[in-house]
Amino acid sequence: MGLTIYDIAKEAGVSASTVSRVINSRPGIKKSTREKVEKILKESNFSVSEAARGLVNQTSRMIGILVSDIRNQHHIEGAYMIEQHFMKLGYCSLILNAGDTDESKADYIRILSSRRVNAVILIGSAFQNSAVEEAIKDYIPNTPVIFQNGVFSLPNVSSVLSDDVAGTYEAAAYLYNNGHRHIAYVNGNDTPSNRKKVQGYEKAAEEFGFEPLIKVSEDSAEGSAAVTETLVNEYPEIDAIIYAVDLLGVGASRKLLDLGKRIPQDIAIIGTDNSPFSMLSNPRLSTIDTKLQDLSSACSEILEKAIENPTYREHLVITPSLVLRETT
Amino acid sequence: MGLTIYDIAKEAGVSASTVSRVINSRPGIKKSTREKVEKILKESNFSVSEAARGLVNQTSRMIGILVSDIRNQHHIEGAYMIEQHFMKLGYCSLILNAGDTDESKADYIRILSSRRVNAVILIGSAFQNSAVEEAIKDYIPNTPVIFQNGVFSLPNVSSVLSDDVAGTYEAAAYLYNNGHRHIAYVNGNDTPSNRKKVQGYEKAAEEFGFEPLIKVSEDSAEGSAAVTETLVNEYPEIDAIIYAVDLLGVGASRKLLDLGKRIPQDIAIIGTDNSPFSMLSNPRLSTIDTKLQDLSSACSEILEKAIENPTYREHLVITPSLVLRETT
DNA sequence: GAATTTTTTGCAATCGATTTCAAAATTTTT
DNA sequence: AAAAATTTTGAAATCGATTGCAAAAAATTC
Repeated sequence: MGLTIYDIAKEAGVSASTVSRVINSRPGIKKSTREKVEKILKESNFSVSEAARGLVNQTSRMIGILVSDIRNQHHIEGAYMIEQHFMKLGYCSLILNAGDTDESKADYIRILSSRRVNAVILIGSAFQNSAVEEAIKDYIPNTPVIFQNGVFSLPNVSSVLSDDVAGTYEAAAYLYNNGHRHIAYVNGNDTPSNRKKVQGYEKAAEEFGFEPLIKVSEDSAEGSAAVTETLVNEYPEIDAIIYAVDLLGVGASRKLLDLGKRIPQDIAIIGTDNSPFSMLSNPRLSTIDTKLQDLSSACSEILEKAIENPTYREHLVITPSLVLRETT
Repeated sequence: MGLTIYDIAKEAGVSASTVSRVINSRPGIKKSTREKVEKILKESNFSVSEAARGLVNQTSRMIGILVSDIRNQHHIEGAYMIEQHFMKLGYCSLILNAGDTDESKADYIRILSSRRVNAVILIGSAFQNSAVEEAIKDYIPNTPVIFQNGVFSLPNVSSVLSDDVAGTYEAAAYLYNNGHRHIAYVNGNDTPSNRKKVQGYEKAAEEFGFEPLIKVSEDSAEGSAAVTETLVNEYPEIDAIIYAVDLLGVGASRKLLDLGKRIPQDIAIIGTDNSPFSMLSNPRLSTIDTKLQDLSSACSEILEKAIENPTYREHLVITPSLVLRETT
C-alpha cells in the first residue's frame, strides 16, 4: 500500500526519474529498462498519486458538475453525458448536488475551486443568482464554466439553454388554434426557468386574448393532482391545462380521469420536458420537448473546446418543439 | 489566480506556516495576526489547494461512487444519499458511471485508487465479477468498500443487499395463493441480481408445482411490450406475469390493455423495485419493494463507521416486501 | 531590570510525483 | 583505439500545502 515511484525505482535499480518516464511513456528510455520497470510496476500493483501528479502539472484532470437536483432525471442525464464524454478524455467527474440556498450553492463553487477542477458545469436554472455569479467571478474567474439552462455575463461562462418562453408560448398557441379558449397554467417550483415559462404563457394569453389563469403546485404528482382538482372544480369551463413539468401533467391526468373527465375531449393536457416517463404514462402525455438531450451534448462539445482553448465561449439557445401524443 | 499561502504570507508579512495555521484554525496564533491574515485571505479570494493538502495529509477527502448505470433511478438515488451524507462531513464525491465490460469496471477501481479516495461504494450487482474483485484486492486492499447489491469475500468489503430470491419467491407465492396457476416471468438484462430473482421464481414454481415459463426482454418499456405480446399470444393460458424491473411491468401493462386484456382480472402483473413511476403508472403497478431507500441509508452509515474505524465491516441483507396496487 | 516562563512565530523537511540540465553510457565515425 | 555524436540516466529543484522543532517575542516572576 502507498507505494511511491521511489519504491519502484529502488526495486528496479533505477532512479525515480526513469520510473516517471516509463509511467508517462516518455521517449529516450532504453527498451530493456523500460520493460524491467514496467514489469515491476505491474507486479507491485502500483498506481500513481494523481494528487502529486496534479500538483506538479497544475491540473486536477477533474470536471466539476454542479447539479441543482441530481435525482431529477434531466439533470442526471446531462451529468451522465458529460461524465462519459470526459472520462474518455481521462477526466474524472466531481458530481455535487447543490444545496438549497443561493449562498450554499456559491459554497460549492468554492469547493470546486479548492479542488482545482479543469472546468465546471452548472446544471439547472437554480444557479441563476448573484451569489453564484460572485463566487465564479471571485474564485474561478479563469476556469471554463458552462451553464446549462441559465446565463451569466462573465467572460468565462458559456451557456446552453432552451427557450422556455417560446416553448410554453407555442404550446398555448397550439391549444388556442385548436379551439381551446380556457387554457390554464400550473407552475412548479419558483425557478428562473419556470418564471420564463409563465412569461410565455402570459404572452400567448395576451396575444390571443384569453384570460390567463395560473396556479402553483409543489413538484410531485400528488401535489399536482390536488391543485388540478381544485382548479377544475373552481373553473369548470377550463378545457386545457399546461404544466411546467411532465410529472405534474402525469399526476393531473390521472386525477382528471378519476374525476370522470375525458382526455383530451374534455380537457387537453400538455406537460414540459419530454421526460422518459411522459411516453410511458397512460394516456401518453403530450409535452413541450425542451431538447435536453441536445442541450447536454452541446454542453460536452462546448466544454471540450473551452478546455483546449481557454478563451472559447459560446451561447446557444435551443428552441423547444411540441410533441403531440394522446392528451391533446 | 493560483495564489499560494506564500503569496498570502508575503502580503501579511508573516511566514507560510502562520498562514497555514490560520487557515486550519490551529491554536497558538496571536489574535491580531490571525485577524490580519484572515482579512487578506478573504480579500484575495484565496482557496487552498486540496491536492497539495491531500499530499501531506495522505488523504483526498473524496469518496468514490461507482455506479453501473447512473441513469437508473435507483442507482442515482443511492449515489445521492451518499453524496449528501459525506458532503456534510467535508468529502467530495467522485461519481463514475462504470463501463460495459467486467474489465472496464475493474479499470475504474484503478482510477479510484490513483485518486486515493477514502472509501468506495459500488452500486449495482453488475460489479459482481472476478475482474472487479481482483482489482479491489490488488489496488485498494485497505480502502473501505461497500457493495450495494452484491458481495465479495474480501476483508475490506462490506455489503448491503436485498434478498432477491426471497422477493420474487414471495411475489410468485402471493399470486399462486390467490388462484393464479399460470405464472410467467419476464427477466431483464443478465445481471447477478436478476439471476437471483429467477431463482426465486423457479423455487416457487417447484414448490407450488406450476410450470415455470421465463422470457427475457431488453430493458425498455417497448422491449417488454413486444415480449409480453408474444408471450400471451403463444401461451393464452397465462394469468399472471412477474417482471424483473418495474419499467418492464409498466411497458407490459400498457400493451396488455391495448390487446384487450383486463388487468388484473385476466392477467395480474407484478414489477420489481417499487420505482417512483410504478406508482404513477396507470393502472398503478403492484411491485416487489426491494427497499432501496433503506439500502442506501444503511450504506451511508456503514461507510461512515468504516472510515472512522478501518476494520469495521458489516453484511446486511434486507428482505423485500410486496406492495399491492392495482395490477393484482 | 534581570531572569524565567509562556506565547508566537519561522525554518526546513516532507508528501509523491515531474522535469531540466548535466553526467554517464553507448554508439558511430574517424 | 581515440574522438565525436548520440542515447540513456540521475541529481536536484519544483508544485503548494503541513508540521516538528528551535528561536524570537512577550508576559511573568523575582
